[in-house]
Amino acid sequence: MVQIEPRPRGRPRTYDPAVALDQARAAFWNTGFAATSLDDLSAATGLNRPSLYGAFGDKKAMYLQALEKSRAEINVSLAAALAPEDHLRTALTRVYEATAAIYMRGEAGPRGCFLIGTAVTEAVEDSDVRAVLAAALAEIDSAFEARIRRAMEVGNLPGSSDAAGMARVATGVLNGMAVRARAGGDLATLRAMGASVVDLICGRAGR
Amino acid sequence: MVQIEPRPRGRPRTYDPAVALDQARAAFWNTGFAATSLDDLSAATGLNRPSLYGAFGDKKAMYLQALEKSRAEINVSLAAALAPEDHLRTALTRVYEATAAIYMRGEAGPRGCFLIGTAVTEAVEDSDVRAVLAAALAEIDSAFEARIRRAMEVGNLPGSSDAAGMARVATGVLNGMAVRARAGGDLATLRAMGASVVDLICGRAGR
DNA sequence: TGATTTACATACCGTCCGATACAAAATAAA
DNA sequence: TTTATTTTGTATCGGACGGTATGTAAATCA
Repeated sequence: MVQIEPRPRGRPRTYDPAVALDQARAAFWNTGFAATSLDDLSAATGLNRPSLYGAFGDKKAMYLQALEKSRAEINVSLAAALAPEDHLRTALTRVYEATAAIYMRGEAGPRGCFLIGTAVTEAVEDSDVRAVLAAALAEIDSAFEARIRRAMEVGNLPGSSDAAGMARVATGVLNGMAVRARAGGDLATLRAMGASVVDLICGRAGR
Repeated sequence: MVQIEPRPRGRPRTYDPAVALDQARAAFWNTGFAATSLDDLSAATGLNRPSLYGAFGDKKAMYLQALEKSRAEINVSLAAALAPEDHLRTALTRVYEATAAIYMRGEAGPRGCFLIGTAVTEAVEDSDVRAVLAAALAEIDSAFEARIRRAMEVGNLPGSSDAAGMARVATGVLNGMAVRARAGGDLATLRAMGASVVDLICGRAGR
């Protein structure tokens, strides 16, 4: 069901706003919100400033849209990785393996998570950014928690009861991996971190 | 053994450089490196710009000195919290309780860890910042690892062997707490995160 | 007291910042 | 065609930025 869009009235755009937002996010991702200038964004997107303003509003609005996009993407990929009805250990391992790979990619060195890498700095004094960050963390927590709870109900996690606590630890290790990626850590370290927390949550034997 | 300092030659300083560095760090802590202007630093320290340059060099040098100071403080307080020969559970709990309290203080809302909250953003494109951040993480890892290994040798952690992995998880949860503090999380959540990872590392029963 | 040394205070430098005014260009509707 | 509408490119706005030159104040040394 592809919507047949009647061509709008005036001069047509020469670019795809979704692509431009991705390119702008890539620029923010490297240098953060404050240190990324409109010239940088213009160069990254190939758009001149008036076009940027027309498409996204001001710099802050552009950044918030990039944050929201990342938040949505995280939710989708996390849900996909946790959905299958296999062992909790398998599901969690899938999450950490995929995340480690994502955090380590980037043309000029690994860049970790966009939210952790750039929004954390702004969050203290900018309540909009703080709200997106808090929402993202809460969503990741609850995705983990629901999956852990499911494993408990199946009897897959004997002797454990604190699903919410384990979920927050799982999220915290994800955050720690994001930090390490930007600090120059290598893929092996990130993967090992994930494997370790999976062992701690699921037990070292294959529960 | 207080050193009797012969008063130096010219006009004496009217400020304490160590205090000024703390005040500058407080400014960076809220808004990050890029968004903190020299006017902000001047206001925070009460020094005018030429004095700032005389004392610390340029803005980047000032920021690096603030980072190094935090790194040193973290090492000292972590070593102190882990040193006592009590149970690993007790030692780790002490670390997380103290850290949660530190992360939540701050006049205009909680600010988390100075390194995580500000250096992570700069680390991708600034190798000096990245080096300090990587060094700090490595030091925290090894402090945790040494303490966990000690507990293993005493037979205090049966069934576990991956001290390095547990240490990185312990550090990761610390990072996650720093993230949450800036995201607006409350003290109870931070403390719960610490308690959960302590349970996972030491076992839920009091080992 | 005078010379020397160091720190403070004012004022300013050129540059880059985020944001916008304006007109040319490109399309649909009339 | 003409008119209306939207996008694009250029050029620029006032202001904030990091950094510094210059002159003055306060101390020690001779």
